[in-house]
Amino acid sequence: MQTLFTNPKVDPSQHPDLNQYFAFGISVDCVVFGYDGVDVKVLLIKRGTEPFLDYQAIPGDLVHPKEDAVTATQRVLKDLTGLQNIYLEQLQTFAGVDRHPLGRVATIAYFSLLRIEDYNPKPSSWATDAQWTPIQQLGEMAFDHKEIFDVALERLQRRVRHKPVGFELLPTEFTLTDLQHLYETLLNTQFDKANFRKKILAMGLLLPLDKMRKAVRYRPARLYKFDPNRYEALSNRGFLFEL
Amino acid sequence: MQTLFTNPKVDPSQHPDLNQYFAFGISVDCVVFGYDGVDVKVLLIKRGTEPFLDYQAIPGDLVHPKEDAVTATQRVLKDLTGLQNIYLEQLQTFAGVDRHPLGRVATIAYFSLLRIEDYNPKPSSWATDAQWTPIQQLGEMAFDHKEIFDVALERLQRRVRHKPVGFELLPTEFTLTDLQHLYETLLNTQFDKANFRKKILAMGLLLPLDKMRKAVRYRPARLYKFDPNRYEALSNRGFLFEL
DNA sequence: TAAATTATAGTACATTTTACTATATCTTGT
DNA sequence: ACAAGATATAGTAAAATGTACTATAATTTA
Repeated sequence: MQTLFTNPKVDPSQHPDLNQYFAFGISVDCVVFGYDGVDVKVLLIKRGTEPFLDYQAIPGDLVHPKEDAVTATQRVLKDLTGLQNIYLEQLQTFAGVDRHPLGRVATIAYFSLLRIEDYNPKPSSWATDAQWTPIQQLGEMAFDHKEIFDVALERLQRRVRHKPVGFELLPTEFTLTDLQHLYETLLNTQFDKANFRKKILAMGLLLPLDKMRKAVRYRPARLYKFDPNRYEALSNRGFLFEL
Repeated sequence: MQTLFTNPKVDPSQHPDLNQYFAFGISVDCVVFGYDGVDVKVLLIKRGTEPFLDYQAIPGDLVHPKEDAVTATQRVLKDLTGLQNIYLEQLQTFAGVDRHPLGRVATIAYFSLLRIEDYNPKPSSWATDAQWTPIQQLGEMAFDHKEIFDVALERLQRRVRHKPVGFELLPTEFTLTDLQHLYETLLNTQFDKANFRKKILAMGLLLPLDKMRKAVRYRPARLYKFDPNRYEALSNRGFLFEL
């Protein structure tokens, strides 16, 4: 990193105590939401180090000096949970003065959505556990991670109504009932079955497949897949997803 | 600030080079949007110091070691432009490795909405100028401030459609035509006059006043004011503002 | 083969949106 | 005083969308 006093443009005598401003730590934390077909869960680790030893926590760690935030988040997630190449969206930065006992650390929070079946988290580095936790069953958490989680959930619920991100949580091929159940779970509401179908299909974002869901107890439903190209095209023409 | 080595819970020998992680600077930048009845403008300063001497910039500066981000933003805005007590919403954090020539600085960006007539920005501290700039006429800007501005504008346009923040930009008392013009300017679209009126009034968020706009060339229009309590009440019952 | 259960189509009514017309109200110019 | 010009506001009819149902189809299990 180029430091203050190696920068030729800057006369250090003009900035007597500028170095006190360069004493922050920056961390990243990522709220990973997953869906297993029934519940929405969040990936939490158990801390194997002080501070907050043995507390549940959102996976996260300090950013390296020459590393950007998204790279750091991918690295940290891989180190702690084994997860790689996952979709990230920046959530919010939490910069309270006393939020970290080691010093002044601002954390850039991200959130992420994925299908639980596609990933197999394994704790490593200083994480002694990595578990999918139903979002109703959260215990005490390290730092201000509960607050971060709450903000993330609120954002997820808004996001899912205005962008077709819900499909990130379903298998590539899904039935309309699957989709409806996901939205009902995420938003904690009920939809009329026939009308939900009509509304979603009218958007024209789903490709009907010539396949049916099998191994099911009663009449099997048609499988669909989300068509990202179609969404892209419609978006450019001013279409707004809204549920 | 409590440093790493004064924290009793931490054994420094366990963390040999933790201090390299505490060499970040954190800054805040605030994109202040204003409306003067005709144009949407943004408050920019001219930098009177290196780096980027004499460049236009979004007002912002380094956060003090024991200061939280919102407090820092209010302080910096007051120092540079004289503006006080303004509404702030966190936008996004920009943490690129090389975005600041003095060292590694992550900036937490905020944005703000206000009525230009209510404030009178005056440059001070190291700001040599503070000007309301129409958002179509932005020149080259310091650091990555152009990118920050672009993200802020996009967010403003989304925000204004889903939350009644537009009223922050109008005088307390305004006509429906004023409101329509604001939205048309912000969103760069046209609305049908009669239908815009009906839609807005149907929300029940506006209190009609027994006053008319005067000193106008033709038939004066009724003045209204926004009713925040009503919005609060409706929101709690699940009402979603949508334009 | 009937009962159970879910999928899907359809329909009628209510509500909202959209495009437009008509009327009211005010100022300015004569 | 009054007509002309300009904007505000009310109203209305058709179209589109949303809502609450009913009916039928398809499949498995008993």
